[in-house]
Amino acid sequence: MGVSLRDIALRAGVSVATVSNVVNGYRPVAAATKVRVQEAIDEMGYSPNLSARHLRRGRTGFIALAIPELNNPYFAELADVAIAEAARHGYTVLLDSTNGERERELEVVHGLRAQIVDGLIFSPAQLGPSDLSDRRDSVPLVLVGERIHDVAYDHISIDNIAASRVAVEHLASLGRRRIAFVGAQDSDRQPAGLRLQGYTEGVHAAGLTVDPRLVVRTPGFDRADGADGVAPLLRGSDPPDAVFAYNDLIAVGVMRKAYELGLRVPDDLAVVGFDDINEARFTTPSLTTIAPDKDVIGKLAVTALVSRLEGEDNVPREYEVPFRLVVRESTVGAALPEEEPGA
Amino acid sequence: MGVSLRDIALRAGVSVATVSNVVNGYRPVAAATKVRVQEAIDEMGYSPNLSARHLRRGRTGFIALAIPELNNPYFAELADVAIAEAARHGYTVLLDSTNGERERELEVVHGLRAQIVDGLIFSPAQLGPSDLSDRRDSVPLVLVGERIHDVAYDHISIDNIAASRVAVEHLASLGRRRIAFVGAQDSDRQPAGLRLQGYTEGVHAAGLTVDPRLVVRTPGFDRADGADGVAPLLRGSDPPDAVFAYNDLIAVGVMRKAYELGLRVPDDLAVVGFDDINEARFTTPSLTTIAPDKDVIGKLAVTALVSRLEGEDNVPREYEVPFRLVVRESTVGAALPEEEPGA
DNA sequence: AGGGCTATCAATAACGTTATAGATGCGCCT
DNA sequence: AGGCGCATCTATAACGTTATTGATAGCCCT
Repeated sequence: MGVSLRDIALRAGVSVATVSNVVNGYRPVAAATKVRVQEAIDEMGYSPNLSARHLRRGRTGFIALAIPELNNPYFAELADVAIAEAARHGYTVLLDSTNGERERELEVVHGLRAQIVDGLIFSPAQLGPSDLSDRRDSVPLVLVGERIHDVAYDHISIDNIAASRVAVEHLASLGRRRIAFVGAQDSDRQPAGLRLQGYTEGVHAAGLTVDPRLVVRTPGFDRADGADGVAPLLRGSDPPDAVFAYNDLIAVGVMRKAYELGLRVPDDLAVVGFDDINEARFTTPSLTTIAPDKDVIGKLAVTALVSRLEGEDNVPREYEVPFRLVVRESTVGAALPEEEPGA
Repeated sequence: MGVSLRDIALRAGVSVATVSNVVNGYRPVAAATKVRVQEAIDEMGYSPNLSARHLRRGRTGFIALAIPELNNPYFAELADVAIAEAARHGYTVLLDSTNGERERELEVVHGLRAQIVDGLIFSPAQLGPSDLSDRRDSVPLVLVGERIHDVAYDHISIDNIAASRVAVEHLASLGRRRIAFVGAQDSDRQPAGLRLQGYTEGVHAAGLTVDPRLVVRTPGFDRADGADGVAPLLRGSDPPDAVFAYNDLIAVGVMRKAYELGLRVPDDLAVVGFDDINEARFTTPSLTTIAPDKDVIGKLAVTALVSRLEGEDNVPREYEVPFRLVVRESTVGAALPEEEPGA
């Protein structure tokens, strides 16, 4: 193996304890010996064996970040923020993709990585409160992107219902009357259920009624799901004049399908997404969407977990992160200031 | 802490060594005791302490994957493949974002994670052969997405020059005469330099000459860089009739800027990208692009590293992964079969 | 001058695992 | 009967680190 504390100690003529103290600064070391040890370290190219350190310290400095999939830009962008923030706190992130599968999510929550991480940040796609209640507390858990009530964990969330309502009201305020929702799920699991509920509330608030034929369930949340899901609606008689999509990827698929069918966005079909992924600014037309503050979400998730790991406080907290409606061309057409403040 | 081997040993009335053998199957254990030990494990909920295991074994089962940034869908998609493939081999991936900064890349290559990973997969954006030659070999290294000659490491690459040439020849074959390249870099570092070279060769092969004003350098490789970079060209006199972009993100930015300026793609401006990110299939118009086989690249990178870690063979290998030109609407307009085989 | 305090360092016991060497019992062969 | 091999298991020494305890020397104070 490589150079160990013991090698440095021999070289510098001190004990391993002293070398350790020089490395960690845990206890004071005389300036002269500190220099001598440091020289030995530099000459021999020592760096501490992390496995040994982790074993001895009882903590690893790893935290797991479990997300549905990296292929979804929203989660990739979120992971990017979280990884950077974790590094600022001296932690290293282990990514786990659940593929949005219930089975994999259960594994993650019940300690798939329990023996190697100090804590877990989890963005659920399928799991509800009941799945979390029987968790034997292996490592501290922070929930993200999701409002799960009555569960004794920290969670970072936005108000999915309110945000969805704002999106639909925006469409209604533009005179749209047949507003579809694309991206519902078979189960009313979170958060798809919440956005559907917000959609319903928004439709009612606009004095309209929900036409069940305008609520489209999709197998997944990708662009192809949006395109395939909306196609029958657009081809059918009595098509919608607006779509609120579960997320931006589905919205992109919807716009793509509209384009293929010769429909103009927003003239024939207005589209609103959810997430404000980078891509949304550059689609043609650019995409009106709900923008959760990803930067805040990612940082908050990490800091909440870190303070849970390092603090003494033990009471679970809820953090509600604000969102904005970012109005772009897919609802109001071109020639408008790029962004305007929302709710 | 949690339950240890010792706890299980006491409960089952055997030695820790026997429990270890039951867990690892390293040495045979009598069926009866094996059952007894397994019961104790199940009852007490034991799982091995990985830090201790890593320390004792001298390997961690971690591999680092260093990429420029997760925000770039190409790398997110590649990481997704690599993570899954690594898991299949019993390895866990640690992601490191270099932001394409030379300094960070040097850190990665010279052992930032050396004390915790068994091996390293590195996708360079700035580093060249000379930066790698003075590497004191801490952990095995596999290079990805890049053809660096005369360096004693495995590398997985596609022929960037040939691919770029194919892209340009495709544009030329459609009658385009003023073909721009967007996404050149100040330094002729890899791989931007290679694609620029392929562009040059392609232009010459078509019997045209390279107009330096049509070669646009950009500060980065994102959508905004493409939009900002191409804007002066499109607004100027004697604009290009085609763009070959360094990557798909830049191509998307170019198409966006064309849209803003009222230019039609492909009629006024044909666009070819590079990477074939998922997004490219759903832009309006959809994006013609060079498609490296990401699936093969990601899997090959992992298997190459794993066989280097576990095999005895020690001779560095080159793997050249094929690419295809995927022709879509951004060069030939609508109503064409979605994909056709390329080079 | 002696006792106590501070500053500095050393010795060493863990942390939980795996690998090596050795112990035990049993059957079988000569 | 005695010894040998096999199957099974135990005892224990590492792996490299950190935290605890203890030792030593120098200094100040009464």
